[in-house]
Amino acid sequence: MKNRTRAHRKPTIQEIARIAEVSRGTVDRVLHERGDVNPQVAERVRQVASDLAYAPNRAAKALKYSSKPKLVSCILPISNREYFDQVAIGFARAARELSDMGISVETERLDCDDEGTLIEAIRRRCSMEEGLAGGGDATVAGLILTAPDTEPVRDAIDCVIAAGVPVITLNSDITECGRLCFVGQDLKRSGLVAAELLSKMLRGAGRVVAVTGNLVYQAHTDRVVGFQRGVELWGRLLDVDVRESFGTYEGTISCLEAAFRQAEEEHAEIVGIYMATGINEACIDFLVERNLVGTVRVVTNDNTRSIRRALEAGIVDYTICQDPEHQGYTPLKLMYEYLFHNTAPLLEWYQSPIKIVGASDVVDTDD
Amino acid sequence: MKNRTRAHRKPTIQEIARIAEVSRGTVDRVLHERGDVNPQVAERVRQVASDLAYAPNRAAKALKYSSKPKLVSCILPISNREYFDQVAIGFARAARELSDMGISVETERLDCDDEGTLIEAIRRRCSMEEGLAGGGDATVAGLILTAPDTEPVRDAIDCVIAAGVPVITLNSDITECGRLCFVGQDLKRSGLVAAELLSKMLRGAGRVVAVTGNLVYQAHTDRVVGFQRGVELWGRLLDVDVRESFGTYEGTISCLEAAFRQAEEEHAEIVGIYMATGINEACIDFLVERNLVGTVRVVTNDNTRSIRRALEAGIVDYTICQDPEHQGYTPLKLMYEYLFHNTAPLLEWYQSPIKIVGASDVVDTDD
DNA sequence: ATGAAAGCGCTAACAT
DNA sequence: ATGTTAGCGCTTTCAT
Repeated sequence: MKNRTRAHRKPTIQEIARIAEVSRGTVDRVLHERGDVNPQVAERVRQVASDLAYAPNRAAKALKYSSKPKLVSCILPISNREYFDQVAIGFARAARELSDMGISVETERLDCDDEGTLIEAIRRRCSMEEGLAGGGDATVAGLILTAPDTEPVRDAIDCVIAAGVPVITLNSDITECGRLCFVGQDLKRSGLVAAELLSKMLRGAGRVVAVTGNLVYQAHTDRVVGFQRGVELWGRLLDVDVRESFGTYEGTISCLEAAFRQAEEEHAEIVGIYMATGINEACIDFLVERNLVGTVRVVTNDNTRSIRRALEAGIVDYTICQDPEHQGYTPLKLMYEYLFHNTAPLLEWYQSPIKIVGASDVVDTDD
Repeated sequence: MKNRTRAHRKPTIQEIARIAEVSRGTVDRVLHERGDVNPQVAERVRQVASDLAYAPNRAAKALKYSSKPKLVSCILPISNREYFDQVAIGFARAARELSDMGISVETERLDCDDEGTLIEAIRRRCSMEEGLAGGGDATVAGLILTAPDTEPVRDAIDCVIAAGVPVITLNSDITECGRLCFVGQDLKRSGLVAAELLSKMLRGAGRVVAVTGNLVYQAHTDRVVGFQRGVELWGRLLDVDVRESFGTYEGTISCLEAAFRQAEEEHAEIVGIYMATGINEACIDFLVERNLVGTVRVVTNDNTRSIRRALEAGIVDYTICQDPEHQGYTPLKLMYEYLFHNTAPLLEWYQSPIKIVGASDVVDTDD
């Protein structure tokens, strides 16, 4: 049972030209729709190309572009450093694989929460007049970014896209704009996974606290929605107490305090905590100070150094990660395929894998 | 905070030639150590190349080779179909990404348990005389395979390597031979993960059955060793009963029967099952027939259709997967880097990710 | 021992 | 509207 890819040579432009009885130049014009060609001839060429299942040779194309590579720009937030550094690593890995392939890459880290700065950076990319006091800034061929999904940002993105520059969003999506695709996690499923873990660890009855950031943000509620659905499926005996941390250390502490206070009043027992969006460190400190380690099952998100320590110490049972490297690597690869092979991403949404990490991942196997 | 890769152009052979005041041909001869060049000139050229941090242009190299690509051969077992089909998909994806990059790929599925067939296939690859009744069989430049770690196989591999053909093993390693590297799972850690899952689901006391294939094979015991270590760490109250299935359906059924019989005799309660190496279907059937679903926590390996059904039905709690696609994709990429960029793999062992899959993965999120 | 040149497939500027 | 050609960087053959 043998299987060989490309048993014989791939067709070239030269071959198409020979069969269609035109010159390579004409074939090129047809395939790139650069006009100035007789419609009938064009049709014939297209026919031959599709008959031969022509696909351009990637190495040749890359070589041709190597003197003036297409620039892909990537904007990442300066916040959440530990996480986005990992994204940048994946991005760099893809860039390395694509070096010499006709692409060049720039990464910019900026305060994406400051809409002004962000929009200015985005705008610059669609209105780069060649002649202007150019500090050597080449025009951008593709844009990859993480940005909040607000009206002004959407507008700025649409302006870039209108200028013919494709955009891929990562980690958090920007809806209702013409982006090519989104690379990020399925937050609802992430919540579902957390619920399954907690439910199966707990089984019996009890109360579970789900800490989220801010319920007005869709992104923050998604995990909780998934979590609640998961508890229905696998932990019917549990009741869920949803609390908002507002993204601060103090907010996290005080919402946990409030949850435990209320549970005491209601003679309910808190047996689990799900940190959907919040400051994990705060939760860890809280558990240690209150001497709750071991009596409360804890599931968090992300994979930071402090989480890994908490896993090792048995404070946290599992943490659900979203493979930041994949979120950097994939968009650049997709952008390349789009820019050079004219293949739009197959999916609108590339789900980054949901990885369950437990203490097993932070322990040595041999001793 | 801007960061641009390769702000200015990369040096070319032409540039080295100009600076070292020789011709491109000479530079090429030096860099490829093809002899026939004055030692002093050679030294000068090497100096210039390293000064400029020269690295060949991948696109140009690929283009040059596109007419006579290097053939990479991949041998996969015909057994374990569902799994190795996935491996083949990863392999094909890498092959697609590398199409036109000077590489061509052939995949062969054969009965790797039949040592004769396997060794014959391996041997063919090192002794392919050009002049012979060649049915078009080109000589192989690299070999990727999964094979049992036995003496005759090792010898055959060593013969291929001696002929100058690099070898990468996947899924199961072949030790003590000159293979470039191994791509596969850390079986001990896989067992550790299983133990953590079961321990944290169970907590209390009870007996856990660990079903393995055959204790005489190192590969089969590794998971069990990791599992036992994990139970020590997270499930001190559990006791482990290790059983051999000998890789058959009947063997699996009968070892489970024996385990339950013995438990009854000893008035112990079996609360969990770990299917380390065995026929998952047998275990599922056993649980259903004995009406044990829900009372016994079950962790398996791999991600087959029947396992997914069992997850959905709540028969199996978690299954531990080893990302077969990654095991196909990675070796070919590494082989390419080795053959074309002269970069040997950084690691001797590329660990395929250990993915924990639960019911959350087989459930719809929106409804 | 070294240099010169052809050619891989594609693009784009130039020529007709 | 169509054809011709130079050139991207590398390898390899041929000529010196």
